[in-house]
Amino acid sequence: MDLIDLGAAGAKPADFDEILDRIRQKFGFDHAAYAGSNLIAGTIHAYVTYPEQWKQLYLDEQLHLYDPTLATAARSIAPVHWARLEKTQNFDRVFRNAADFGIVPQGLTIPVRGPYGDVGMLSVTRNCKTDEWNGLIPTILSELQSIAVHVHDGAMRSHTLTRTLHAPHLSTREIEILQWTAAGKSQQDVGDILGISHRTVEVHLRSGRHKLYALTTPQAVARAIAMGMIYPL
Amino acid sequence: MDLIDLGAAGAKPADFDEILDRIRQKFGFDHAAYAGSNLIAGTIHAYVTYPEQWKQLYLDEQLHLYDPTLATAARSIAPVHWARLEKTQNFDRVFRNAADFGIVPQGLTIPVRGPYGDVGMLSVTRNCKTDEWNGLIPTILSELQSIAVHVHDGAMRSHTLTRTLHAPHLSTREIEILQWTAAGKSQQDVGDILGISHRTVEVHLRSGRHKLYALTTPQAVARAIAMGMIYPL
DNA sequence: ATTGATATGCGGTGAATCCCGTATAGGTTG
DNA sequence: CAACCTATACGGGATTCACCGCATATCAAT
Repeated sequence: MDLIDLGAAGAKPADFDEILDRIRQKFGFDHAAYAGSNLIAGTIHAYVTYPEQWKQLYLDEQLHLYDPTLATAARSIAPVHWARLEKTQNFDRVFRNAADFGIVPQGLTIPVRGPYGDVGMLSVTRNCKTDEWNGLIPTILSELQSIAVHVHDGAMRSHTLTRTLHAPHLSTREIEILQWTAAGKSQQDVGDILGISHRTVEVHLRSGRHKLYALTTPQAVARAIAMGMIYPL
Repeated sequence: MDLIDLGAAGAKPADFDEILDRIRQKFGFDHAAYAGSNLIAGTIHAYVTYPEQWKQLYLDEQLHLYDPTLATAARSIAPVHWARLEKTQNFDRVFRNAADFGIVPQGLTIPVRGPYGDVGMLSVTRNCKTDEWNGLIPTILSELQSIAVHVHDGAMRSHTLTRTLHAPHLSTREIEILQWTAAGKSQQDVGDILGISHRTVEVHLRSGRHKLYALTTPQAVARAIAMGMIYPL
């Protein structure tokens, strides 16, 4: 089984378009799309194989705000089968427009989430008989899930690599104390846990704030999470 | 390809133990483990096929705080191959203890994240020749990825079925104030910016902490970032 | 029409945090 | 070997935060 290697450093937008096209050709989909949000970089990025006119209409009408495939996947852990979407007004609004381009409500959206609130969604669709679709999906779902993870990983890496190079260095004590702070412990609590004075805890927090160019401890926690030094608990 | 259906409503802990055992037997792993955190319910749950004595030692020594497989996967989108873990003091601490139980640093941890800051990690390990391990993993990685998603989905459902599932709803004011707080502003600063008293700012912060089940403001900031409500600045 | 919940606003007080200092030990560099 | 830097440790006092109250307005349910 030939997995598409997407984790390579330095992947560019052209690469993503190529990756999606290869997904489309390999599995026989009409279209494939990847939409991702990067909170750290403050960007939303999308790569699609849809026709240019549909893309334009989608943007002009801001259909991403109503797209039930994205909204439902945003609240799901598992892949979302479009057949299970509720037939709401938003559903009609998006798919009535899409029908003009031969895009049918038969598809799949796979959400993937990163550690800093970033989300990527890989969508695929194909206009074919229901039996054929239902026969195809179970045989490739696992591979699509894996591909979705790697597409998102690649998209995030292409943004965060340059930021990581400038990450300030925090000592193990500073990181440890920031981690406990992010977990809801007071300075006294942290002192008790680590067997040091709460004063000492304060010194390390101050030092951490300084290194992260943060004015306050909550800001230091926010930045440490963004830089992958600690994680939310 | 026989996918294990884990999304069935009402899965119980015994079911998870059985699921992990089936994963172990199907793929020939020595052990399989699933550790998940549910920020909304404020719980951490784990199901493992490890020997009882190792489980006890792991808990007694609180090794989950030092486990590099969890820490690294917590910061990753893609699956984490244990071979790539840094040989730190924490690494030695965990795997030196684990060696007494025949558990080797040859494994894989797959992180899966849900829409409300919840994270699940599926770990598998096997004590065999490196060549054998490296030959096995690529052939089943996609399927494991899919299984991890479904295990986590099932774990979350088993909690949300008993509790009302909803992302904590924060008011626009609460989110706005948390955002400014994460940006390094003091309560007085935020009050000045929004034209309200710093007391009022404190009330919204307290309300936000309550809704996010956070003990402190830094913890609320951390969770709000994890849930995609605000972002680091 | 009443009740309850939520959103938004504010004050007094004590605890916690932060800023200003202090110290020793170990490692690196000239 | 001395100087400098980093890591790690602590105290006093001022400021900020958090907890305990209070209030009005709006909306939804009964």
